[in-house]
Amino acid sequence: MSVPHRYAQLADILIEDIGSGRYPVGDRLPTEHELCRQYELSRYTVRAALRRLIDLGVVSRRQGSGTRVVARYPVPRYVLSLSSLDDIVQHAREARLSVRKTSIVSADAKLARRLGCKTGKRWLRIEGLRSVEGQSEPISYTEIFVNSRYRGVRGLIDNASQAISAVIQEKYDEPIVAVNQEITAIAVSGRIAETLRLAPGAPALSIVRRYHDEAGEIVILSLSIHPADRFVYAMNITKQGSSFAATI
Amino acid sequence: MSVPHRYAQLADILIEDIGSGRYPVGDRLPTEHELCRQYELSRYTVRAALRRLIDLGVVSRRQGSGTRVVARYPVPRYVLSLSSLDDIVQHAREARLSVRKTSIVSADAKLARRLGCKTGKRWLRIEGLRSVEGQSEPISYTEIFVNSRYRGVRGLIDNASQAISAVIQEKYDEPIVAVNQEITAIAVSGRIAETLRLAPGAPALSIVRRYHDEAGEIVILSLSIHPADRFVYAMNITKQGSSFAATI
DNA sequence: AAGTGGTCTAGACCACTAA
DNA sequence: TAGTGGTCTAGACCACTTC
Repeated sequence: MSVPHRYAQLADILIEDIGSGRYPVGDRLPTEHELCRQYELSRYTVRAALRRLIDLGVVSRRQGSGTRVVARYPVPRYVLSLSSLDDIVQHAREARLSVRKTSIVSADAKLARRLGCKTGKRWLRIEGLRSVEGQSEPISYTEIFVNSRYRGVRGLIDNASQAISAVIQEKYDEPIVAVNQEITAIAVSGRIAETLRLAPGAPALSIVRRYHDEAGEIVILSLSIHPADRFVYAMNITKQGSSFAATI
Repeated sequence: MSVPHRYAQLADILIEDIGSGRYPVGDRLPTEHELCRQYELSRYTVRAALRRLIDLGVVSRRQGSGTRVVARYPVPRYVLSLSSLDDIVQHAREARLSVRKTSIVSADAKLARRLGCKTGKRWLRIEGLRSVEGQSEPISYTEIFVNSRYRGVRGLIDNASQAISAVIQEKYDEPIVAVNQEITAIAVSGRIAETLRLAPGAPALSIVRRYHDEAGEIVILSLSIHPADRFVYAMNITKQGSSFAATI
């Protein structure tokens, strides 16, 4: 048996107390000073215990204000970790976007709703096909709308091997802090079916991604349509602190 | 201007040194003692700096062994954080699985390949439909294969409001450490189309999830087929350390 | 056995928050 | 202005790795 560390013991006690309702969500935990006194521990040890509670997402702390209980149970955390935006757009590393058309568009009512902006707002619109080398059929039809604030990338994307998001991240000092992604199945028809050389009504994966900056504004919106048999969206999610991540 | 903290300054210096190649990936960083001496800092401050490098994924440390450089650049981390397995199976909280059939099956060649096991291995197979209250059509046809080691859940799942993964997590002391998920578009036909009351060839989202234990064995495999217009798979990914997570 | 990082103490000063 | 958490020092002992 390994020796239980004091900070780990204190953390366990506090987690137990929070779970039992002694410290309800929204209430404050005792101050560091008070915990030092109660459990006869140094401040260092108390802080180490509280750091564990923070890591578990059970409390939040603010200088001058105290330690607040924010969750009753330290839920096991499952994490999909991505090292770059390219990992979200999984294929970006191997697949190349061949641009078919670039234009400045003004948002009509329908587009404005999709992009979360006012009608009339101007966007850089890019339309193209994504392909991987050695495969004759494209893996997706893609439409990308870039916030006109970042229209400076226009000259950089033709024949760029990088994803547009990566170009923007580089040129504008990493503005993207969040990505929202919606995946649905659709039946493809009309012009897009023709472009992808699909029979009308063929099943496809539709992926809409919204890249947000810190203000919550959309930096990029991309819409990809992947024919059913040409694309699989795969992801691995591992439990926080598990060593499984490397092996899966 | 806020005062830069010493540990943050040291962390920046070390990140810079690693990026410049002074400490190549695979090499060791100077010891805590050495860094204390070089920069005239207390060990506490040096350790705070090194903790930052760990959080950034640039170094890893081992007691008795030292601090190893594991990455040249602190890549921006994007994280999809999930508080429970239920968040992976997004609908599990609102949707209920109505079990149509439960049986013990022996894996034939095709099933064995999908499950990553030997042919002949026995699994608990559950077939059902997922529905949400107040909606007449089911949102998915679902097949679930449970490793026979966990067959004890069989009696617990009929009419259970909990997801099967949650039941196993509870009964068997949280064996699941990783989940692999594959999303594709398919055209539905045959028996499944009938069951979902879909026209043959209708587009649908197919989601295959494999829940693994620490040994890498599959605990549960689930296959869900969601008719196109009844289901959207949505996820939010935020940059590590961003405050955006709460607002999106 | 020597050296590493992990834990822990007892102090100190400071920045921030709330009364 | 009192009290909170954040940073920092100078020590100490211990568990672990490497030789």
